[in-house]
Amino acid sequence: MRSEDIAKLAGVSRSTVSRVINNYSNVPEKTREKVMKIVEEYHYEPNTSARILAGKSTNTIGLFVISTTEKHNPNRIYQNNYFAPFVDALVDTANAMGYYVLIHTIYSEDDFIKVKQAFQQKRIDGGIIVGTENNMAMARVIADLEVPFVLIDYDIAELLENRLDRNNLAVINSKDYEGAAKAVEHLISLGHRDIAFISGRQNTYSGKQRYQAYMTTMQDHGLKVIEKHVLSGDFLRAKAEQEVKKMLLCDAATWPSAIFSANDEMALGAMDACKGLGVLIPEQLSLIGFDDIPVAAQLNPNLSSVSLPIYEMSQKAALILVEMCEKGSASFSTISFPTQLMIRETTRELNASL
Amino acid sequence: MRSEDIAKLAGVSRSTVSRVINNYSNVPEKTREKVMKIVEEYHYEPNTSARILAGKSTNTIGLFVISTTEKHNPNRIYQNNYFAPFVDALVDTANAMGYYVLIHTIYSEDDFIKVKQAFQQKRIDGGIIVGTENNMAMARVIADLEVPFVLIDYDIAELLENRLDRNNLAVINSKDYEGAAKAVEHLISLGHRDIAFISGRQNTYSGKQRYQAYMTTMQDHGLKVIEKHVLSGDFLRAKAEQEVKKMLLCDAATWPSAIFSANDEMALGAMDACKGLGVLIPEQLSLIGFDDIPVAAQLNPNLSSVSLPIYEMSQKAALILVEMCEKGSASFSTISFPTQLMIRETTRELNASL
DNA sequence: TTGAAAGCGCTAACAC
DNA sequence: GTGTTAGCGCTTTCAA
Repeated sequence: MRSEDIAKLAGVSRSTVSRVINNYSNVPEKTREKVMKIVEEYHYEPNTSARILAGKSTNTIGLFVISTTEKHNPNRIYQNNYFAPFVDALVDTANAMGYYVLIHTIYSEDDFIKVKQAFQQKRIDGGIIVGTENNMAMARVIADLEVPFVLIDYDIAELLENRLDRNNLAVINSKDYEGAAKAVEHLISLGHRDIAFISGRQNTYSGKQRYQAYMTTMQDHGLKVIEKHVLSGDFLRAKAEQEVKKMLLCDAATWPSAIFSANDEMALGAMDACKGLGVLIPEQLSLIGFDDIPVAAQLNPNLSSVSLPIYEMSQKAALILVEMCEKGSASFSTISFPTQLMIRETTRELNASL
Repeated sequence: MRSEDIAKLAGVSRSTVSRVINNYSNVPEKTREKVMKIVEEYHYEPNTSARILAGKSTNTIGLFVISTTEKHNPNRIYQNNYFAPFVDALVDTANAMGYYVLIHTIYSEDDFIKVKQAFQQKRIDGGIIVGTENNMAMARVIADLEVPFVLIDYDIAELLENRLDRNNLAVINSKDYEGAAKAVEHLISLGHRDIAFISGRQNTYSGKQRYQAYMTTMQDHGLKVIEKHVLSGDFLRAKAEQEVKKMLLCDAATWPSAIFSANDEMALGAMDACKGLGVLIPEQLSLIGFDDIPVAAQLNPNLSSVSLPIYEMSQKAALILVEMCEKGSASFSTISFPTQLMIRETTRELNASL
């Protein structure tokens, strides 16, 4: 069924059918009804390719999940607790606005060409980049495309430095610095002074922010950061377990009284290490993570953490993107979502009576 | 940059460019190189819409997530432990074969038209349905489309009954019956005779299979199913907690010695109920779930469960679908993946000395 | 208010 | 081997 068939059946021309389909104002109600009746009767659906070729938009947005380090990880990005709710809200919000979502995973710099291709092939109107790297080279490629794009978890300052505050670009972040500072301050308020830190990957924006927040907050409160208590992690469980174990194998007198882990995954690793060595949480060691993954509230003891409004962030990403696609609102914008401290059972007052 | 521009620069015609792009055999190596040089130099990408309009396939598959009951659930499908790894493997596998994935959520029967539209609008070559309902009406609509489609977790017998074993259709299941039987038999082998069951939604294939497996296995072993010990659940945590609590509020002498829960989510609810009433697992009550969600192995005590090869199922779905799209291999096929019993800490021998 | 006709960029049958 | 040309189905100027 083509528009021409509909036209014939309705006794009008293809142009009129097109006008009706596209809700043009200059077609009388009577003609519109006549055409719509046939359209509905035959369940006519215009051919998307033909429409796009004739200059219409695709009504499709691309979601590109950058995951250059995780291809061979057991801890795949789709299974991680950031991506699942993210895609949920994104697809939902986009669908509700009449948009389709094209999803693609990027595992290497070479794969990155897929983003460009999706545009050049006219498959999508705009795109969203969510991933773990704060990669300025990629951002530049995106910016040079000069199409609507939303960047998630990118360093705004660095973007500005590189003059990438281009139109059609939006950045959506969470306030990781603030969240991490709250976590450290929570520990300090409980009387902890020797607080260890398990860092995340430093090539990510959130990894850096959480690290800096830890360092600065400690300093601001006049607390000494003990070099051996700053453990180098990679956001994954296994390495964190090793590092914590190594630290706890030293003389117990040198142990920190609390650990702030840059994410929950690594906090689980810390718990593994403690369990293995018979160290009690929170009796001997307080522990707080970041991300507030669903497991956090289900563990025994429940893990204290900092939660991120991922769902809202993703929803906002879809909204902003569609707006940019439709209105061509050509301004650079950024938005940073607040975090929330979730105090549970793994953090307690230093030397609390048992 | 259009094919015509490339043609001019390379000193050939548009047809030749097209032949090179589409890897036709009847173009000499020399010409091919000449054209490719220009193509690469200018990063030329053919316009997808034009190609599709001219009769090429879209190289895109649709993933439709049916979720008619879960729109307002806190336990959204994208966050559930079935969907996340499913989309992971699917996108990965499809991308690796050069396919894009268009994703759409269907929240109601009305939304279902989106599946049809995606095809009629020529957005996708084939589709995959994953969801929670074993809905024959939907299956019929799909079958009538006569395009490549993969159905996940559908009742093959019912499909056959309805003569929906059409070409271009494939069904991918897990052996839920077998898995559930293994779970019940495991409890029986531990000496349990009064085994309670928390059922899942009966409008799902897996819900039904797990229920039937429980009933039949009990019967096969000459064990009596006590009506009050067959709890009616909905696959969600809250209701399961209520039901288990209600059961445990009766005289302790009437308690079952073990519970088989149709999924882990509800097993968590059962654990909540026990915790609330001070009932010890596994000392007083053995418990086994289904799905082997990641949390299962992280709880204290670790939850025994039955694991499903979701990743492999999804991978297979992508492979079969692409094969159907490309080869037009027009046969009805089904494949059922085996399950695996994961014995952990929540199941123990009846009256084991403590 | 409506229709005719010229594209949009590509593929493929046909002719050379 | 390679070029010419006629579509694919739609939108949108332009004219009437």
